[in-house]
Amino acid sequence: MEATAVIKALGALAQEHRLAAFRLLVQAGPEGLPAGALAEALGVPASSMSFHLAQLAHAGLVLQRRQSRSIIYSADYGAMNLLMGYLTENCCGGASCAPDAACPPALSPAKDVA
Amino acid sequence: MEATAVIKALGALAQEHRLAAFRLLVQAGPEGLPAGALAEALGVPASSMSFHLAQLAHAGLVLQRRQSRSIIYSADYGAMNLLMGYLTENCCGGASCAPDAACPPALSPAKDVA
DNA sequence: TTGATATTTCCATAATCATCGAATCATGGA
DNA sequence: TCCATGATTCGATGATTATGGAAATATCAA
Repeated sequence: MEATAVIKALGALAQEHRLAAFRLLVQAGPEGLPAGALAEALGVPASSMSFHLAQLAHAGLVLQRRQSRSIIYSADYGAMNLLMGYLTENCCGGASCAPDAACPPALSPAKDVA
Repeated sequence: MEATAVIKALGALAQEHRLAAFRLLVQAGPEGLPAGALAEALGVPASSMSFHLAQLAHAGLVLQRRQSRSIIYSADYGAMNLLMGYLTENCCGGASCAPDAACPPALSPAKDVA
């Protein structure tokens, strides 16, 4: 995952309604939730919710599929995985920031990079 | 770590120069780097760099200390740890997003580190 | 075709963010 | 004290982002 994509993903999550929506989608699992349900759950007008979901989709964090009249959004776990990988590698000095810092040998402060 | 702090941290990292600066600071280790060195490394005017460093500091991601005429910035690994913990717990459906899901089962602690 | 439902697109507005030169502040040495 | 250095604050400007009502688009059912 390159820096540009990471910035887009971080920016997508750095907003109250979008972070909340994404959390709901993660909880909902692969089944996902329709846009309307998210809008209602968050108390946000439909047009605003649509705007935010578009941001998340454009950042590649969510997937969308139509099911009858609804459009179902679901979290893209793979993308989140890549994001976490980037952060762990580039923003955590190797592996020390993972919630379970007990597993990898922890390479101490990195020393070479771009 | 609560949602508001997470949003602030994500927003702080969601910008080209700030993400680059934070990466450099992570690489630099606890010693950190002076503001001027970061500005030069990134090819950004001092006043702009100062603006971005203030954002990172306000988000709690970096620490600053004065050393003679220089102000040394360093990554706050604890804060990054908390952020990663939040994302793992709330945005990864449990622990499946960790880059190395192969090691331990990931207990999901990371509740008080700072 | 008509009507109801689910969402998105369009648009205007308000708010926040990024940029960078100039001015200012803090520190240390002569 | 005076000057040079390293950094921040100020202020103006342009760009991006968030908001939400109204209109448009899709889908389905009668």
